[in-house]
Amino acid sequence: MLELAVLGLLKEHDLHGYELRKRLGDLLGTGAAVSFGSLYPALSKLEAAGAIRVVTPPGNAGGHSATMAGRVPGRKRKVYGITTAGSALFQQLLTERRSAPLDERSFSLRLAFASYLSPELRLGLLERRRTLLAERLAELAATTGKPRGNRYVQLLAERERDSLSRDLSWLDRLITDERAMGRLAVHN
Amino acid sequence: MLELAVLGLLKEHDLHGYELRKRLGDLLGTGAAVSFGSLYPALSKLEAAGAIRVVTPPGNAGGHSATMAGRVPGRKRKVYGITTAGSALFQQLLTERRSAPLDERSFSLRLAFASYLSPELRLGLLERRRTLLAERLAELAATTGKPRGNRYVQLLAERERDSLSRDLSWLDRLITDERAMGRLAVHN
DNA sequence: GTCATCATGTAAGCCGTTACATGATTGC
DNA sequence: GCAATCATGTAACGGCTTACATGATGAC
Repeated sequence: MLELAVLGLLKEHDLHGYELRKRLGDLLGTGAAVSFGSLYPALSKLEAAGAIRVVTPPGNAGGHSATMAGRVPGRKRKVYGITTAGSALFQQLLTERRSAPLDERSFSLRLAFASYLSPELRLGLLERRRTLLAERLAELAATTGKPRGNRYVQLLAERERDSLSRDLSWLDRLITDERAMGRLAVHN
Repeated sequence: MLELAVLGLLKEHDLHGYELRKRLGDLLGTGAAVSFGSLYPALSKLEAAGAIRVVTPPGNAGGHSATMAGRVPGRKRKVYGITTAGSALFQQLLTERRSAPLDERSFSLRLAFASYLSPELRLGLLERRRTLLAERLAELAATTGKPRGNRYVQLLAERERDSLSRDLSWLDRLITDERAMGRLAVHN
């Protein structure tokens, strides 16, 4: 999870840990920032595995001149870049349907990087998620027959039903779009 | 989390582990069933703490005559019941605003047991959740200004925005209802 | 008699967290 | 000079999962 996210972000820019954390924050939905206690060890591990490497020397690699104006620290920050092996690992982690349970987090993360997937795999991702949600909705509908315990449990069940329906529609729209783009590509 | 859920379910019925797992499944949203590998140790721990106890002797305590018709196993199943100490622990865990981060799971679980809360605490729970979501939405809106990376990240951000707005409305409705019920109670 | 399901449990491990420790840089 | 923020890291622990091991019961 974390590794996939890190590799994905490093594919766009070279970044140091502290900055990576921020990006992870708004990539995985606001408020879901990972802690340094998991980020730094993960970076060490990826570096040891040869998936990323320190590219500190080149100076202010990921610089955003707006806020960090004249900043040329060069020494304490460890700016990481992705290696060829890292790109391969990224593809593997992204594709890997072994981690298919496709919970919300996992799905969102993969979709965020969907541009790195082939149209087929991308469509597959959306369809598997669709199937999962459809199953849940069916289960929920089955359970809804018998009146559940208290008022609040019922409210929660209703809310989940609505939420699932909406997500299904959303996915259907995305799937339609993907198919349309596929056809366009073929016709060009 | 798990302990709170177990205690809450045992407040309604005496249950054995296997059955508890099923109930947990549709309490925490379908598909989110906990594993036995975490459930049984949790039960042992709660028993050791005196929060629950085995009430096996009375026989088929939580029985559902429909499917389990003439079943009188009596021996291998360990049916648990909640103790007075357990009820106290339940209240403590449920109230405890220390675990306030109020993520989706935590909030849903607490709301499911909201009937065990005083009207004030119940309202507090809803309002804290509301505040959290409102903050996230504000953050998201701030970030949405600058055009984000790729198409899919944008789609995800849009979806989250919609989802947050809907949840906010839902919470607002619940909050209004709670207040209305509070006034009614006062007037009666 | 054998297979699916019910039922309980242990061991190892994953993936993250909080809390702690350290120190450089910048703004005032 | 001092506080806030930037920046990196370690240690301990939490809560859950998977995989493994065992065995009873009921259906066919």
